Parts: sequence; structure tokens; C-alpha cells
Amino acid sequence: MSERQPTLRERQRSETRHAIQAHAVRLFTERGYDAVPVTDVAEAAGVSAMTVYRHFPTKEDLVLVDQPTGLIAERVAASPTTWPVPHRVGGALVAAATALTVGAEAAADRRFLLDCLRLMVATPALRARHLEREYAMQQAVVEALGIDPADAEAAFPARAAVSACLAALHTALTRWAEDDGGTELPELIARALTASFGPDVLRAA
Amino acid sequence: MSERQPTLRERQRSETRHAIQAHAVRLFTERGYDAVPVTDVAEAAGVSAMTVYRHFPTKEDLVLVDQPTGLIAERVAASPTTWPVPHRVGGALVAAATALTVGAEAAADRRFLLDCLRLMVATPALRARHLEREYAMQQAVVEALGIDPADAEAAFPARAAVSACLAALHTALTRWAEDDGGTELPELIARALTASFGPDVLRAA
DNA sequence: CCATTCATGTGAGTAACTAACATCGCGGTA
DNA sequence: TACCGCGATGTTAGTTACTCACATGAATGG
Repeated sequence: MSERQPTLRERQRSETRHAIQAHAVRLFTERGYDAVPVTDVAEAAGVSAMTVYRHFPTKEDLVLVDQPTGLIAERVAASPTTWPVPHRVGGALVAAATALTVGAEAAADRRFLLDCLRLMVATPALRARHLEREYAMQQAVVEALGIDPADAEAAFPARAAVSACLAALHTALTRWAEDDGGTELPELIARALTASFGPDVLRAA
Repeated sequence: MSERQPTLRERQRSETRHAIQAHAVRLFTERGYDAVPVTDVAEAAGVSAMTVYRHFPTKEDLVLVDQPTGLIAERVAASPTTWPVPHRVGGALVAAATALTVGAEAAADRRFLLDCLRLMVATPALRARHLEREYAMQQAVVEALGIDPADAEAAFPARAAVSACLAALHTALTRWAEDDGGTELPELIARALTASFGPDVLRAA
């Protein structure tokens, strides 16, 4: 209820940010991530290099799309605590992917998301950073399970199971990009989870 | 049968390399990875910065220890093809970890390995690169399973299951470093796998 | 209409690399 | 033993990602 009409400055800033990212993804796709210096991205977007860094802390952040950590954590927290961890997390991943990539209002983001993922799959440095982000998401998900992360010994099994789920997610995202979105993402995630944890992962046991 | 007496040059080169890495890990541990420039490592080891780069392509490689991809792939390939993927890979991981960290002849490496892993856990850039390496290992393990990686659609379930196993491995390595080697690594891996895939993963079904 | 604030530009500086070239000493050979 | 090739190292200069300090101009709120 608090977000009211964006001021002119905010709109301009958001436009600048969007332009920078769009030109970056285009140039990286055309010439390869490593072959495009940040100065070229800035020039294409009509801004200075410094402005790029003010909007995106690192060159890698130009491509790495925000992960829906909050969305996933909510759904994990809402899942029955009696279920095994892979069931709880797996269900949340499929649901979040459906919300974000299936349906009419997600069509615009979809294209951009696929472009970013393709770059991520093709570029080692981007893959590394992407995996790091999923690792960060792990901590959020473990907390959402209702486990105190301070007690490392007790949290260990949960961390292991969650990281395994997120690895399956990563494989599904990679396949989705390779296939250029030809198969719906939720289905790929479901198949990745099934291949890892058995056919019951997505059944409410 | 071909590896004969190392010549003087080879010994010197190997010594230089070892000195560089030892000083690097020491300095990084003392002052933090990001706070130590490569020039300081070079100076401490008594060489020029250029020499450091000739031995280690990037600063990160000073800490990232070689992963025993070959060892694991061999054991995976030798496992019964009738077993589920997590069983085949899980067994290989536990066996490789036992060979590398348990026993008298592994004691020296153990200390160094723990130092490197602690740095890896503490430093985001190193974590990212380490995850990337495990991702590279995934491809080798999938091949070792006897699956043609060219057929992406057919390899997809295997890739998902293998990446989930390796995620469990990563969690175990992290815990091992946090605990400073207080629990044997094979046991941690076994627990991580069990938490993810159920109690039968390490039983010959 | 004026003062504040915020987005951006500019310039200098650090650090991770890379390439080109010089040097020096081990190692095989005449 | 004397010589020569080659490999390991040093030096220097350059590129690029990123940071800091400061200036500017325009949007904002009174």
C-alpha cells in the first residue's frame, strides 16, 4: 500500500538501469561475455562506465538475474513440517517456477531470462557466480525449514538435502536454457527432482 | 614405468610451486584472501609476481586444490550399472574420500586440505570457483556412468542426479572444514547422502 | 524561486592478469 | 670439458575490472 506513483527521477533511473542491462545482454550474446569490456556496454547504453557500476556492482551482475529466494522460502515455510526435506523444497521450487515462467504476464521476462541463462551456461565465470547465488539461497531455505542455522551440527542434514534439491534445480535451469524454453520449466524441475530423489518427491505422501 | 628420477630443474620448479602455494595459504589465512595482493605472495615466496602466474593461472588457483575427478570417475565406472545413480556415485565419493583423507600417508595433505577448504568456505570468490569445479566434475561423472553427454535429453536425468550427489559432497566438505576435520570426511559424506537420498544410498541394494 | 538531494560525469588510482623481450643456468652433446 | 639449446625466471608495459573523491546539473520540496 505504500508504493505510490514513482517520481520522475525514479523512472529515469529505472529506465537507465534497464537500458544498460538490455544492451549488456545483447552485446554479450553477440560477441561473448569476455570479449566485451564494460566501457562498450556503457557506450552502447549512452552512459559512462561509472554509471554502469553504480547500477550493477560487478560486470557479472549485468547478467545474473535476481533469484526468487523470498518466494521460494515462503512456500517452503508453508509446507507441512512432517514431510521429508526434498518433498518440501521440491514442491516449493516447482510452484515458484510455475508462477514465474508460465502464463501470459510472465512472457516478457521469459525471453530475457532465457537469454541470461544461456549466457550463464556458456560462460564459466557467470556459471560460478550463479552457483554461488544458489548456495546463498540454500541458507535462506534451511531457515525457512524452521532450522536454526547457528547449530551447524543439527543443520547439517538439512543443508545437505537442500543443496541437493538446488543442484537439481540448477540442472533443470541449464536444460531449459539449452532447449531454449522448449519444455516448460516446472516440468523440467519435476523430472530433475524425480531422477534424484525418486518418483515420490512431488507426491503428497 | 616411465617416471624416472626427476631432474634438478623439475625439482626446483616443484619446490618453487610448493613454496608459493604454502606462503599464499598462510598469508590468506592470516590477513584474508581479498586483503593479500599477489605481489605480497610473490615477495613472501621470494619470486616475482610473474612467476606466481606461471605456476598458477589465477590467484584463486593458489587455494583451489585439485579435485580427484579421475579417482571418482573410475570408481563410478566400476560400479554395477543396475544400481540407481545416487548409489553408484555416492559409493564412489565415500570410497575416494576414504582413500584421500584417512590413514597415515594422507595426514600431511589433510592439514593443507583443511586450510584450503576453510579459506574456500570463508571467501565468496573461492566458493564460487570451487562450485564451478564440482560442476565440471559432474560432466566427467556422467560420462563415467556410461551415458553419452551429447544427447542432452537422455543425459538430463543423470546430470540431475549426479549434481545432487555432488551438492551433498560439497555440504560435507564445508562441514568438514567448519569442524576442522573433527569428524572423518567419509562419515560426513555418508550422512549428507543419507539425508538427501534416504538410508539405502550406501547399501548394496 | 531557492535550497537540498540525487543521478551522473570525470579523473586518478589499485589490482588482476597478459604479452614481449631479456637473462641466466641446467643439461645434453661434440 | 667446452659449448649450445631450452626452459625457468625477471622486467616492463599494457588492458581491464573496479573504487574513491569531487564536481555538476537537474529534479524535488518548500
